[in-house]
Amino acid sequence: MWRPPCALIAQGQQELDMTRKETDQAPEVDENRLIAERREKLGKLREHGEAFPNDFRVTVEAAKLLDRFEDAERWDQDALEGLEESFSLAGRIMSRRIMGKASFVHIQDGSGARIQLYLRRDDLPEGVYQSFKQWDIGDIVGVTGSLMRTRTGELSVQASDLRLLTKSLRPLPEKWHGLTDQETRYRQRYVDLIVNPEVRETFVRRTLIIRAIRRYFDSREFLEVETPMMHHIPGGATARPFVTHHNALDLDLYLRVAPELHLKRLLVGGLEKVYEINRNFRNEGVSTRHNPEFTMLEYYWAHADYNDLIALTQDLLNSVVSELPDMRDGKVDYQGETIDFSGEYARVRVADAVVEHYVDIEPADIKNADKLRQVCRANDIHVEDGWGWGRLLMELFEERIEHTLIQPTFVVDYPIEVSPLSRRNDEDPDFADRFELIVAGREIANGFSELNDPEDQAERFLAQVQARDAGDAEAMHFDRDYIRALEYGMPPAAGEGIGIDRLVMLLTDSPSIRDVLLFPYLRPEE
RNA sequence: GGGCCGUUAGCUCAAUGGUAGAGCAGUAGGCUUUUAACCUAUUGGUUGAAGGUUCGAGUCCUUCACGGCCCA
Repeated sequence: MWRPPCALIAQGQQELDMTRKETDQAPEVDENRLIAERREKLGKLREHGEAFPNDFRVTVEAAKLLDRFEDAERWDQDALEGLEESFSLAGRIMSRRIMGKASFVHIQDGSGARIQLYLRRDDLPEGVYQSFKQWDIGDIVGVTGSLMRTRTGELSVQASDLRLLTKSLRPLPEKWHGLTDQETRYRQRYVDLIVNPEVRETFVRRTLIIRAIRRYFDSREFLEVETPMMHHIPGGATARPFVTHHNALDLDLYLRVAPELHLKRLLVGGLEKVYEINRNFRNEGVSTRHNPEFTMLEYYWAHADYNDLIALTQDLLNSVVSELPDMRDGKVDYQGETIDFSGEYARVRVADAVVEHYVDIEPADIKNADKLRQVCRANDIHVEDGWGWGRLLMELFEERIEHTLIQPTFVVDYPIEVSPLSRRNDEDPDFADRFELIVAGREIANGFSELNDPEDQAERFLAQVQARDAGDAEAMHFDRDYIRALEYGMPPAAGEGIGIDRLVMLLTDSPSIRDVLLFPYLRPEE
């Protein structure tokens, strides 16, 4: 039998400790009385050669059993006794009620459901019941037995055999109040998942949403692709990038802020319908709506324009929402508001919204930077000297209007100044054929007809570089290879990004982005 | 970055500036249909960290760390 090389482990630990930085100080002795007791029990298990077995096999999950035998009248005690079928399940002990020579425990298994076990000393092999009484809440056990119904009608497994599969050394949170400390829930998500069933539901739902989105694009013959996460030149969004370093090449690299420019290179290459669902990284603040890494869907569609995207987006959301369980006619509750994802979404031009909201602004003032700056100041909206009318117009919109748009609304026709990658509007070249979808006051999607004029694109990059030189750390770099690609000819196209985390927040009624990320970013504990 | 709030036993929470406590979990014993099981006994603390005020600090003050909420 294998025994842990304790001496070697101790030695290794010592070496590890010596390599630690001064800030690490002494290795933390995170060993309280409760853990020490359990560790001692584990030591005894090792002596008997049954510490971490992996030969127990499950025949059914708790959720399936509870579902199949839900009907308590049809499957009464007599019917269950007559079944003569044996089941093997494995799960974590969540609670125990020990009564001398018989016990009830609830286990929770991989299906997330809890099922009760009825353990009688005389039903179990010699000695097993005595061993069981030494086990702890949190231990993972394997059970084999038949089904029964208790006096109160609860479906239970009457055990004929029981094994300890994994010893748990750390006590679980209290059975009644559970784990409520937000910090611990985020840091130790594994514990959160064990004891808070709604967390599991949220993340299952997240997966269902993403799966539905993939199915939508796959069925319309979009090709799912993967493009680089590490860029020589960050681009595709106005955001500060993270910098990393390639040792062998002695080269600084940027984690991508967006996949946009690579996906459009694929349009040049003839992959005319592509999408990517993947991580972006932006070096900005952390808040209930921002995590340094987050998931975006971006898709690009040749021979389509932004109106086609608007139609697709609406259809996509109609479709995804209707496929989710517990959906009532495409309506979802988000933080007390009912949001209707069904039907046609409202549509409003940025300029119209601003004229309507600010009494001092007339349609003729839209391109009047002095006038807009004056209104910004009058409304306590922060402005900077270099901003033109386009940027000022967007500030006026975002500061006072965006958060009032609760129902899904397509905001359209953005100024070129804030849209360095978008195609110009044919009627008014100062505006871009661009939209954002706002829901619950937040940007969920951003899409536009793509700029495929390489000379115009080069000029826009130059304007971004000038903004960088003037101190705008979020402005874009000049990407020569992207211009070269456009010079080969990119088919007319449109493309869109949808923030998956924000969408999942809406569809799971989660107030914080941290609630829809399994492991949200937190500062180190020490 | 700013403001407010929080950090006490494994978990959930108490504690006028005056001996740090409860419930659950744990430990020992009893109990063969319990389900927040029950009964008896019982263990468990560097009060986030470091300073300061005070005869005396979980409590008041300062700084720091981490988190939550709001704001930019």
